[in-house]
Amino acid sequence: MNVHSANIGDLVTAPGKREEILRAALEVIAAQGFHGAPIAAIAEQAGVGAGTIYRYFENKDVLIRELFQEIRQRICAGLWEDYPAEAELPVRFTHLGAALLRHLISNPRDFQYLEQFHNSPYGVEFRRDRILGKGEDSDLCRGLLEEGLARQLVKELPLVVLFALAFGPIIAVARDHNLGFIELDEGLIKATVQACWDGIRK
Amino acid sequence: MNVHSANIGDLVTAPGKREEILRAALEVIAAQGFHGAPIAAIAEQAGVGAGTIYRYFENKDVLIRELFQEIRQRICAGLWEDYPAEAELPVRFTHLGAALLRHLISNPRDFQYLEQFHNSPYGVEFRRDRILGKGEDSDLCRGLLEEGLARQLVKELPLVVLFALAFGPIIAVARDHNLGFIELDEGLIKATVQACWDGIRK
DNA sequence: TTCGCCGGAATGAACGTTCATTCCGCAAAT
DNA sequence: ATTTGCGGAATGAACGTTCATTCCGGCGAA
Repeated sequence: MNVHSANIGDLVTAPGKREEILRAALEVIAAQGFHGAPIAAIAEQAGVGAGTIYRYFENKDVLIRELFQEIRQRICAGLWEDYPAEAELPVRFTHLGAALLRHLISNPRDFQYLEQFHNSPYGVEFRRDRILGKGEDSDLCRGLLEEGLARQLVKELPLVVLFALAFGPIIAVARDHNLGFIELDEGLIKATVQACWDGIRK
Repeated sequence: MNVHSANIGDLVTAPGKREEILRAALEVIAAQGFHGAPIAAIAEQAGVGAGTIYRYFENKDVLIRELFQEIRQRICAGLWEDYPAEAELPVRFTHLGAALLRHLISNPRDFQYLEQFHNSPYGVEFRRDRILGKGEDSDLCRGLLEEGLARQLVKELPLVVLFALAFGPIIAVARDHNLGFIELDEGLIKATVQACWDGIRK
């Protein structure tokens, strides 16, 4: 939808170069942070010339923002897998939390990128988003907590506080796992998410 | 203890210039982030020439790291105020959590600086620290959790996970407060910290 | 041959840092 | 009391580096 949408010339000469650049940017930024990811480094990782990147992205900001959106999509998509829509609320909550945590630790690059993005000038405008963004799928999380409030299953606290109690620890343990402080196995994941539920339930 | 210690001439011409520079750096970095805090901006905020900063700090890295340590000290000091060393463990835990949360929201610059520092090249070497650093006062927090483990008062989970459950939400709500998503009053602070305890207690 | 994408050298802006110079306040000299 | 000289802190223009972005010669496809 950008400079060049989908004309035949592109399809012939640039099959997946755009994706390759995004992949390279993710790799470099996750590993080195924004400070260590000049265009030249991303270009090299992608195996293209520096100038080529500007054929696919208007500028670096756009590249970085589009990468964010893509990761966001990826995570949100995963949350719906095997979602037990008909189960009891605590079951749905722990399923969601565990799915999120599992994704964060099995896709460390995604997680590291999100962390970088959040604390950077780029992320300022997205501050209002939760870990998954305010739109779309965070409705899934919010809906869950609102239902818990309405049905008096969770503590009577502002939604924002419930969010912090429910997902703050998940982000924190994901970070610890990423940094090698701990190896989260399925048992620890389940226990952690359960403890989060203990924190918010009435 | 630096270039010029405490001779009479200094006391006349440079009373608290070093502190003024630190204060200015905190202000600019907390407001604009590291990206928006070139030496020139810090110098202007401090009301000194750019070169002057290098009379007090070897380079920008040192300035930024010393500021971090100072903030760290400031927070740690506050945790011991009115600490009920003899009370029951849950009481001590909630006192500590509330004191931490109170400081983070009433010193937004400190908090914003810590967040900036943590996700930046400067913070990389401090990654192993908890919010308060690994040494000194984080022993207070760790000791509390270890005691809880030994006395079977908290869930049998790795210390790292307990840390995440206990302090993850506190950081998260502090951030929300900072961004204006919520106004934390004393009641909400107490309720939040209590919920954290509910998350880790057996 | 022609067309247009590709690469990477070129460009200019922004930054941290340095250094020659200025400025200030004290004290010795008168 | 006034003047003069001096030490060293303060200054900010200048430098070298790094980076995002641009530009153009070359080369492969048709």
